[in-house]
Amino acid sequence: MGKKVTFSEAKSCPIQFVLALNDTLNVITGKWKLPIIGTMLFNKKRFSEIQKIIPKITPRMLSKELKDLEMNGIVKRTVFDTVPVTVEYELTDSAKALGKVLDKMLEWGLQHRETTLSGSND
Amino acid sequence: MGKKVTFSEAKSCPIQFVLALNDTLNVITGKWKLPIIGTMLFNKKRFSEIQKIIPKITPRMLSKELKDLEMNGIVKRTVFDTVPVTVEYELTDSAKALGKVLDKMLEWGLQHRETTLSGSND
DNA sequence: TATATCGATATACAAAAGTATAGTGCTGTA
DNA sequence: TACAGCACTATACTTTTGTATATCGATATA
Repeated sequence: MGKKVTFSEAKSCPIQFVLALNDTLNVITGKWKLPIIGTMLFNKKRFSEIQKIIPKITPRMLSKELKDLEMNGIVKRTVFDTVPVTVEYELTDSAKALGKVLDKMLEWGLQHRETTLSGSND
Repeated sequence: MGKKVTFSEAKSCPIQFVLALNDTLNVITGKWKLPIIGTMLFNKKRFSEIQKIIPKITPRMLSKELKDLEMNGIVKRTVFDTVPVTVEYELTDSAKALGKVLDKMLEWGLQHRETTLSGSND
């Protein structure tokens, strides 16, 4: 855990940096990942709760994305031995730290809209 | 231009924030956008130069992505009236400011690898 | 008995993103 | 004349991503 590296330095020692950048992209790209993460920002959620919050997502996609996010260390899945089973999803600490990234993305996006996109509405 | 907003606040006033986040995602997602931006980080480049730096990209994709990036205010395209025509691509100021976002993404990615992915190599 | 809830899975399909390969019009050089 | 370089475009295709719709097995409720 150590020295802070910047994007510009990436050119000199790319492989692990490329992988790290890629990891970050993987957990925020796609139509549903951010919406799903958003539902869990302040509380753990159950499958059906997420479905209620994001009505347009199909169970297939929600299931797939949750598995994906779990495999990537973004959500923790806890199964309770009730009948029928109860399953809770919550963000990992690492996922919560994503806020810093999203803040920067938001900041850039707003700046970009102010400066260069002013006029176009897409 | 003004007050700084955080991701957490987005819940209270979402629409424009969602759009801004989306803009940011749009300019960094896809297989080739970051590699292409990378080629122009320190100098303007011509079509064929980018092709040499990223040999695996097809002219179709490079053309498409450059158009896309131009439309989104990330690259500036300058045509010189030579024969045959010379075309130069360079990053806009806004694009250069993306470095801050990428730095955060890199930082998170490295942290995430250190803490939660240690063990898995994908 | 019929229907609803829970957390999903199965199958088939459509749309978006990316690849492969060839060709364009122009000119300068061998 | 033949070929190479420049900045692309055209057509057809494959892969990845997302959608639509139906269903599972267990239980609780009407």
